[in-house]
Amino acid sequence: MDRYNFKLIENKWQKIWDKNKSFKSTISSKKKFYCLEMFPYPSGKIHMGHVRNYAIGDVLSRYKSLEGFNVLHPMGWDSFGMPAENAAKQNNLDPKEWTENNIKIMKSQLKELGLSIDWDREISTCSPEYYKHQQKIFLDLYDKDLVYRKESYVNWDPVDQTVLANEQVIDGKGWRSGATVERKKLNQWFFKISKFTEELLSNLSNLNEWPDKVKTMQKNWIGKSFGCEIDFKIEGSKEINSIKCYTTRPDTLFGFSFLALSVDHPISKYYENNEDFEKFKKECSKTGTTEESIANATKIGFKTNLLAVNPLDQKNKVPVYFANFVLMDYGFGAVFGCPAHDQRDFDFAKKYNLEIKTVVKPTDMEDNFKVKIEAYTGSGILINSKFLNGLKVPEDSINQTIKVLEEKKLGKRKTNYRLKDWGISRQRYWGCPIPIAYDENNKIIKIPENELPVKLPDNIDINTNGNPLDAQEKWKKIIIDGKKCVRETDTLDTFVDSSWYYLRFCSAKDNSEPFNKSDIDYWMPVDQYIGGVEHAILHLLYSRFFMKALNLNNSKIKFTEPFKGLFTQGMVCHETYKDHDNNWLSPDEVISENGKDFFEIKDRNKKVKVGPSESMSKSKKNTIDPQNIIDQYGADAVRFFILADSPPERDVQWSEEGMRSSYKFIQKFWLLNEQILKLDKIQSNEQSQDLEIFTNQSINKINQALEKFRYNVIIATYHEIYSYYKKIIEKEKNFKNLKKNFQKILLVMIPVTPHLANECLERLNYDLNISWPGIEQKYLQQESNDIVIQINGKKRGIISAEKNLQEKDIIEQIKNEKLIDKYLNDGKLIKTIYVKNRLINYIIKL
RNA sequence: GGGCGAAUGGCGGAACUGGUAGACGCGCACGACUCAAAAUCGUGUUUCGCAAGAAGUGAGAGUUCGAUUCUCUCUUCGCCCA
Repeated sequence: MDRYNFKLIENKWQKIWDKNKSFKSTISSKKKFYCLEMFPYPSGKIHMGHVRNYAIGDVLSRYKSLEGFNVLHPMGWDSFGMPAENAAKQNNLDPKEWTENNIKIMKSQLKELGLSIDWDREISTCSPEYYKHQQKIFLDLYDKDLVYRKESYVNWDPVDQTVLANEQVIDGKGWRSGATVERKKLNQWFFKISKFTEELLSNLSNLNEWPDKVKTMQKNWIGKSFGCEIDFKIEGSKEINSIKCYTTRPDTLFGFSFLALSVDHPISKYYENNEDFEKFKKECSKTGTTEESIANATKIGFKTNLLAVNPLDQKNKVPVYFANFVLMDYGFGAVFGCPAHDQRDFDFAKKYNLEIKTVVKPTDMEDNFKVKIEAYTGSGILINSKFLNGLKVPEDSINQTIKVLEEKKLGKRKTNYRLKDWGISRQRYWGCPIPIAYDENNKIIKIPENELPVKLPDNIDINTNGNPLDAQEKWKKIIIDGKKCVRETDTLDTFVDSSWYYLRFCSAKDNSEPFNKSDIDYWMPVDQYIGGVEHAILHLLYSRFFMKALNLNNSKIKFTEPFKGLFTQGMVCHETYKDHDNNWLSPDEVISENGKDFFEIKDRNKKVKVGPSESMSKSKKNTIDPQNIIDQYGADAVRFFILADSPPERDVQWSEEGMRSSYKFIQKFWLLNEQILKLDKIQSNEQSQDLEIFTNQSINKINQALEKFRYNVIIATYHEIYSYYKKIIEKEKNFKNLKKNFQKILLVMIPVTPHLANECLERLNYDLNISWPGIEQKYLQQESNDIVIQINGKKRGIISAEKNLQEKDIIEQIKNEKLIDKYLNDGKLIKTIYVKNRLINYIIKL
């Protein structure tokens, strides 16, 4: 018999879907389902992570569509960004050509996977067709006072010559270049994300279909804290009377032993001529601006001649320092130091020999408790704090202290957030131009709407230092209202591109506006968003911000949360290999005969060191190219395998054996279909009740697994189905209801293996609608059950009993079969516990 | 240091709201076909034990007639934040 020729058949169905526009979505009266996977960056070829992400989304889309929903399942390209610019630099190419070429390759690869995508809605963020709308949105937000420009310190990557967001700084180094990050002052554009902080936080509780993990991460990121701002009187200077501080621990005020200021604090201007201070300031600039780098940096300070007065104890006057661990953008750039109860303050005090006054003791310690080796930050009781002594920390102490400070007009209660405004300026070429210019007085001028889009200049020299757009003198010049102006040369952070693309998909071809009301009224919000957990904070938070920003003063938009459901899938992992010189080896450079010892293929005497399985990455060379796998095994087999081995939210191990077994399954299943086709030609009137029960229960299992993203369980059920039908075939017995039931099975296989399932259905000359099969409830209830017999909770036997029997009937049956006599002989029966249709438990006292 | 999560055979993993632990797959073993091998098919596969049986879901306690599932303590690993 012929083998299943996946190449021919997959190609055949892909052409049919293309030609019929099978996945084209238009607004209708049907209920909609918007399924969106995070769109890819066009880096060259698809990788296994994409395969997994899009396989998961495709299963859902196809399932929902068969269920009768009007499904929107679009795809696009997150096509601005540094890799294109870097690749262009290295190979002397045009970023646009490089990007477009990659898109072409990756699009054909995605099509080869047989994804049910509406390609008519394809978008690419680097195309002016997309970014012209983004520029409109930018100006719209500018008009709403949600965009502003300010001079601020940024993380500066000296190698990439660009500004980095905090999260792009890892261990004080640039995420891409690895260079040590510096601090630099620049004029930057910002989105006023802080305007929605409270909403972003409180709305999290409405997102019922989001993983708690992601919600917790966002909550921590927003970092709401309750505290107090306090005015400290300053002595020793004519100009400076007081300094304002923010603190979450006002209750430790009696442990006050120094005041620390950011080097950027306004009063630093009085030290500008001080050489030592300038030196110190320079030293500080070596520390990055992330909380992490500050925590890890050695604490250093610059002592001023000022003294700060403790507002609760006028006699307590302490030195004022500039210190490298205080940032201007937290609080007011000033913190009061309480070494005994804050580790950073403790380190600082130790270094400069400052007093360490214990004011909190653990509940179980004596009143003479003293902090010695490290700060005590736990709960307890206030001590050495005069009228505050005895208060419970932190429940009563903080509130009580704030109350006292407020009464004495020395401070006031304040809520603080960790979340800062979003810096969106990038000194890069390959990004969306900011539609702004400056006149001769450096005044901000909006680019008029009829001048949009501000297109990136073509064919430029990209090998300049810093921002290539800066060197485009001709492009920079523009005349607005007869006035000579100069264009903004910063481009937008690519996170801006991805913050609203889900809206654009709804109106992908609308030339006049970013999205239109009737489209988003129907399609939005996204019902299921699927992607990697690495975007848990930034991309998802920024998208949520965008929705709220667009919604502000805009009656056109009826909702403020873009993603109703969120699913974060795990990564694809593979073992890592190294040769004896510790160079990484890729899986196709190594071979193993017994599965334990690995050798280099080019020299089989050389043993290979096998490392732990880690997420696939080019740097570790442990990647498997999906293209090779598709060529060798076909799209259905790859989809099947990538879903088979682990639940989608967990990491999955790539396994060659597993992949082959999936391929075998496709082949076996095809043969099964052929045999059923043959059998179907034999006339028969014999019905099989068991077949109905099995089929209905299997579909029921699959339904439940689909709703909960337990896609690995679906695959297991497919295997069970195969074995069951295989046994029927072996008996060469046709049942009248065989074909009807098998067709239902094929329908529920469409989401995972669409080519195979459609081909089998066609071969069987199907007589059902292509839609999700219903379940006949009567087959889900069996007539008899296995009832477990327990003695004192331990399983001792099992009987088959009629459904829904009463306890006394079960006991009668057990008695007749003398199943527990020997246990009863050894002890006294106290009582029985009966769980209908499940078990009976005899409690016996020995 | 803080937060969250996880831990089940040789491996990946099943187990509905507490009710037959180990579905399904991989691997392995044996068998069939074959001169032989590959492929394919069949049988078996938690551990100890010849067996009857006993033990068993990271460790220890607790709640319960009954715990992989609930509570507490601990260990290890992962992720996020610091």
